[in-house]
Amino acid sequence: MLQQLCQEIKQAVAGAVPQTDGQPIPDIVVETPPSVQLGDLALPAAFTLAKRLKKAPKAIAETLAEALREIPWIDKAEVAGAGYLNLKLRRGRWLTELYRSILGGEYGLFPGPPPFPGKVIVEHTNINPNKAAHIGHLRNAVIGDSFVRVMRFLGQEVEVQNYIDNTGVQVADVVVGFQNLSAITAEEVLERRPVPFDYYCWDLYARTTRWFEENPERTALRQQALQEIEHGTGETARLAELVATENVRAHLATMNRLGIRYDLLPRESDILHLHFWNWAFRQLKEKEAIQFIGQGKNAGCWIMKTDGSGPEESGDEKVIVRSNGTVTYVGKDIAYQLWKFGLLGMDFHYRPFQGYDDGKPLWASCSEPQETAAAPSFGKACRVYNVIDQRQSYLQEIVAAGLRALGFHLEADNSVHFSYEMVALSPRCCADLGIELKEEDQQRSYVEVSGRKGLGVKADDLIHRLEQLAGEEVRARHSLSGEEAASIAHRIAVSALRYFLLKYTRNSIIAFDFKEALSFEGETGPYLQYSVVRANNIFRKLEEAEPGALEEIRRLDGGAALDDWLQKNDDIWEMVLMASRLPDAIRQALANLELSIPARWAFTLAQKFNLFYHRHRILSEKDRETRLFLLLIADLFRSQMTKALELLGIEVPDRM
RNA sequence: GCGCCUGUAGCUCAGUUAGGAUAGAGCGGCGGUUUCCUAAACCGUAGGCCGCAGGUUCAAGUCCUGCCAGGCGCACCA
Repeated sequence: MLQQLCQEIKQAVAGAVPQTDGQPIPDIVVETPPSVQLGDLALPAAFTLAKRLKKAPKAIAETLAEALREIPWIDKAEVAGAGYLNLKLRRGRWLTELYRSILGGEYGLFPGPPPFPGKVIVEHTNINPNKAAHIGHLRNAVIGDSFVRVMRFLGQEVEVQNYIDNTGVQVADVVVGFQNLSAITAEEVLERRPVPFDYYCWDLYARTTRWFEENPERTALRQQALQEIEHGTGETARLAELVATENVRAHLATMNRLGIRYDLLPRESDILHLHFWNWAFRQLKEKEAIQFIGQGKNAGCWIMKTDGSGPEESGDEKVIVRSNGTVTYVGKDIAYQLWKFGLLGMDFHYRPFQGYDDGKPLWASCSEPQETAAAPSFGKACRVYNVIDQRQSYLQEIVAAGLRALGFHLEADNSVHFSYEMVALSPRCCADLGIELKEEDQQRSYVEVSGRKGLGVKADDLIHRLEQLAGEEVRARHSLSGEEAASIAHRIAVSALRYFLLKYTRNSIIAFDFKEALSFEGETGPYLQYSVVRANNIFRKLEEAEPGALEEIRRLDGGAALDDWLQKNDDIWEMVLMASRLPDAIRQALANLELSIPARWAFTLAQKFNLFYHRHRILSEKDRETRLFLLLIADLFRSQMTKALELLGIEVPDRM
């Protein structure tokens, strides 16, 4: 709604400004005045135009005000200060329109075409399948999943991929660990379950890393394992397949606890076995995007220039094919990226990997044609978002440069690195975990998580602690069956965790701290949930006492009385206006790849509701009309907030 | 050395993309509010050379330049 109105405002301003020199009108900025008493929207446009029109800002603002009063949404247009133009909306009309839109399932969003004219692929999670997921992986997955929800809300077709690097060094290390260090076999771990499989691998990976460090010659075993894994046959390859698949299953279960799901698991082994790289390699050679180096430090390699220098000069260069003929990670990534856009000239085979409890299947790539049900069409996207942490920007740039070198400029532009900063551990968190820090690390404000060192907070452990803590709080407040209490505790835990990971802007490093992450008060997910639970409580009581009352509210036509009432209650109007901004928060989230925008918007709205709730005794309100209006506001709030929370992956429990 | 990011209240962070009115929030501190649709909440209060110095502008936390401090990246690892 607001976006629509801003369009109208801009048109009106453009129409009111005399076209003296034929130059385009500068962008009209619409902002929020410092206080609602001044107005609902503010335009500093007169300042910008003053110089061009050679007139005083105040006079220009007066002219603009005249034109803007013609817009039906606008009640008043007033000039304030040195030349601000403050707009006041027709409050009753705005509220009625928003409420109608919410009840119609549009939440103030004007229906329009999806942001992009085809399918969008979002790739996220991508955890090396050799150990349990940790807190850093959760940030990736939660950001990725919320982004998918936001895009789908805007009508975008989205395919969610979780890339499985099942033939890499990390899996090889755990395989070497099972073959040389583990007291029991992988099968025995799965049968006896001394600890979950991914937990066992977590420790084994750290042990293996230390074992390599004790005697670097042992890394020859890693090389040997890698070759056997890539080849895909024999006992080592079989063990690698088992390790990777079981870890993937563990990751999927962890993510499913948080409401995070995928459409497809593309596996690196299939990229190798189906020779994706050969197709990409041929194209890269044909179009001279890569060059063979005869001498120098990269002698015998195929490299890609990253600084535009010619083949003879030695500038910045990235090795794509090693002198032993094997392809690097970036090379494989270029092939994979080409496939995502349908540019590779070949496709995977597919098999159902598992089903979700809503009946939707999760597919995995495979190397052989399958006789099972036909898979949907994967890949062939018009735009691709790779959710990968900031440290990999350089490699993502190379992948895009690769597409460009092949002449796929449009696809390169549509290859988006959705980058974010890492989650690190605060020194206090390390102390909580019993991790001893080196002296140099104690001075720092955070310590990097390291799967290799086994240094980190495991995702399942954290979720478990959150559920325990939430369960205690729930049982202290209500007497409920164990099942019901657990279900509520679970929703609260997910909410606390997801909100904690979303509220920071993406290029802020999160120094993970148990005290903050386990908090349910203040700017937290449970605070947001609680605001909706309160609103829902009102309607539960209302329905008990007066069945059918809600329908009456939803049929209500407030008319002039509603407008008068809103004019007298600035604080309530402010909340309505804020509630109408959901679509704007969502659009900004997409434009800036910033989920903290809707997260913070929701928090601000919840604050306004809690204040409203505190000030007004809604059900005991004596005046019948006022009571109806208050109920209408509460209904509007809870609908909008529930939707916003859904987009952040947060469910509202029945009670808290 | 080159590239990118960060520096705002005691702590953790918004606000910088798109300059605009009195720089906000949470936590922590201090002082208050429950015969409830109400405490996972609400109110009040203290707390700020917005890293430093120049510049542009009617207007700078926001843009430009330089400096200081911290982080990340620049593998024939992924």
